[in-house]
Amino acid sequence: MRSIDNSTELNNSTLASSELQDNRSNAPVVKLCLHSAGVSCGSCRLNELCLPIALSEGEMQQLDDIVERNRPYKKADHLYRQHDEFRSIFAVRSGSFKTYVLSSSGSGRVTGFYLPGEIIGMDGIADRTHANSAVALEHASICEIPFSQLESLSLKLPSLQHNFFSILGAEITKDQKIHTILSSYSAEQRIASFLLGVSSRYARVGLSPTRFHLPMTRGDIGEYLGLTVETVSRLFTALQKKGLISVDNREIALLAKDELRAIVGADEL
Amino acid sequence: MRSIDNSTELNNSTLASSELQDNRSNAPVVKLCLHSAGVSCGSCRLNELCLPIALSEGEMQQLDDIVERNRPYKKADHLYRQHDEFRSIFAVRSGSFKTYVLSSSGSGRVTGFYLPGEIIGMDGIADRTHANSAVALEHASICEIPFSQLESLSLKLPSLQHNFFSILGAEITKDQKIHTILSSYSAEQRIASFLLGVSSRYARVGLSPTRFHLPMTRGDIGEYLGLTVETVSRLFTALQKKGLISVDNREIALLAKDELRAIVGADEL
DNA sequence: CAACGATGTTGATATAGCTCAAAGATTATT
DNA sequence: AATAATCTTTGAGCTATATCAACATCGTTG
Repeated sequence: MRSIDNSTELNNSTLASSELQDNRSNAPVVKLCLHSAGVSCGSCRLNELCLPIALSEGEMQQLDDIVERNRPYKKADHLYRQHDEFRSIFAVRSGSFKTYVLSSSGSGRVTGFYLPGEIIGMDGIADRTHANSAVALEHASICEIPFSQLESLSLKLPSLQHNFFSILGAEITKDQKIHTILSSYSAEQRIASFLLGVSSRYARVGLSPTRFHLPMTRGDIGEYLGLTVETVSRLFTALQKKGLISVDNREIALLAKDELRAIVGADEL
Repeated sequence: MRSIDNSTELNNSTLASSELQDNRSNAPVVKLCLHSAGVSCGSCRLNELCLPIALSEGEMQQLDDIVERNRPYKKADHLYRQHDEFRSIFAVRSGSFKTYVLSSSGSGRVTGFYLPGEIIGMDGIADRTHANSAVALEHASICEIPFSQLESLSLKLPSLQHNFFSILGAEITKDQKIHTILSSYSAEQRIASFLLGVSSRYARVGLSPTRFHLPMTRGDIGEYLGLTVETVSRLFTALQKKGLISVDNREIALLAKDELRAIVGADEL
């Protein structure tokens, strides 16, 4: 059933920049190099979805000056670990990450997935220590924004302060929605809601909302949604049998979004 | 079993100011009146837990100037409703609130409880519309902080901006913790964790961490924790039978905090 | 103070999703 | 290319929690 196979490539070609491939090898913070390669907030395809929304040229330049564009991360590389000192927030440029906590009783629980154009690390703002670990699910690149510098700059640039407040607010709204999902949805509703959510997040960055690649395992999805791997797997096949989605391992096609929305109960995005 | 009966009074005497009782009756924004009665951030018992942490005299005065101290709310009064335009955030001065969403399929789900010294309304920051409704669980009073003025002032007062970032970050951390609880804890663990959480929140404002009054119904707790009323009720009596808590309707005493912590698994507050 | 609605408790039964188990498929490693 | 490791699927039975139902208590209101 080799029905879908574009999205990973799409991911790479659209979002990861080819220059990253070239630099993959080496140095910790290859800032100059990447700059000269034209990587800056001003030239970033995601700048309308990220911190710089509605910033002027000059403002964006100032933001640019504090952004560190680190080397790419490869699968399983950690961006930070639980209890690490909080220093920066990170904008996902390409690839994807998951955040998780390890319960003292062994098994971790996934607390979030982060796709291109999304911001990771806000779990450290309050007590200056990361409450989660963040790990790359595939090759990925990020922009690191040192928090203290972001704070200083936010005092000077009202639009930046406003944007950052909005981003924090959006994280809060998102987390509360998950609260509702976990406290009241059935397994089928959770899965349908999850797939629709991923779909619109891909759409946001210009990828197909109907055919995409899931960067995470069934186990990750299960932990995130409070279900077991088996239940996730069973529901994927059940939804496929109903003709609502098509599943080829991690390649997903949403064949009947409206029916998926009906499953979750209409008040979903 | 009339073992506990202080906390509601405590709540009122310690946190609600007697002047509020006098003013209860009337006018929408009795700002001057309350000011003259000595109610200001500078004189508030909660100022070390709220927005003004570590502000200088002068800074606190500026914050004070934008704060509106509205008339008290009585039980079941709404602070705002889902889809209302977002204009302000609110600091709970006394009493308590719950936030909830109403699923299109009838029954609402509680998304949060807010006790004195805590901030409500951050669910509206991102898209300028409240994602929840907020309703008083008992007589309560709040400080309203118009968001646009808070933003302007935050540009001038670095400590205020910093505090507000921290408060947003704390909300995010809190929501993610609930995510973990809902996705992996058993009913007993959820209840134990909830009780410990309420305990430390009361302790934060100087009330007893071991004997307190729950302002919400068992149903509210159930919705919040993803359990049914019956399960909540059964677990309260079960924990009581084990001797870990004592329950007299909404009056709770924590008799064995360590054992409660052991139930949730040690990595809890 | 009587009566009503809301809240809380307890029991009996049903079931959605978990657990355990085993095999197949995919990806990573040598 | 072969092997190991991880991930995914499917089945069968079990259990924690929901559901349904009945009753008890509390607080409010006429």
